[in-house]
Amino acid sequence: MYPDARCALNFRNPFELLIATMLAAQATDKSVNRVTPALFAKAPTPEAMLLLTQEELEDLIKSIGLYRNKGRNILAACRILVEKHGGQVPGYREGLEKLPGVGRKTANVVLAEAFQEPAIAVDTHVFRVSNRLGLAQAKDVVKTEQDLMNNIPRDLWAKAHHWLIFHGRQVCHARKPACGVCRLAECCREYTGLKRETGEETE
DNA sequence: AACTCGGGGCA
DNA sequence: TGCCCAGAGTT
Repeated sequence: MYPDARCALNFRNPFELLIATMLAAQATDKSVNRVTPALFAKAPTPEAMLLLTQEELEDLIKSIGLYRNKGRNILAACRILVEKHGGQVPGYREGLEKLPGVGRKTANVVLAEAFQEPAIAVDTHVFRVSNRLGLAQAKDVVKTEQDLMNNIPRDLWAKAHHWLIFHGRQVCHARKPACGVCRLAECCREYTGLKRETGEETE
């Protein structure tokens, strides 16, 4: 297990988790954590967020990239939270996925971490690594979610999820996986397959 | 399935 | 420089 195998985003409640996860799309957790303290100080609730103009919001988050989409989506999402959910973050999939800027992955993060619902969020790392290892069967993310939930004991979901992400980032890279230092190489479907093809030469 | 949004981190 | 970042929405 990697030393900091826990959620790398900083948050204190479901609302902060939702916003931080929305901001994290195609951005590093580090850059998100850099902007959230100031953001949540000004806008700790959906109601407070709506007091910001889109320009003010964009200014607070622009260092993470994709800030125009994210700013617009966050304000629209907060409007829905206030008007349809009493200012609370809904704890069910349909409510979450109807929020603009919230897709399958972000909804799963909130469901699992804020509401202890059975969900594993499959991002690019989890998808790639679990399919390479053979924990899932490379169809689509929903299939991968189900494979993971079937192949991993529930009390290990969170740890396994974080492990898959960190492993993907640090070892099992998309282009050049560091199979030489991977402790799972010998039982990795991709690695052993490659080894067969190249005639036992892989390092 | 492919494309767009997009500035910053890091080698 | 070039590649990548705990994706989502549209065409």
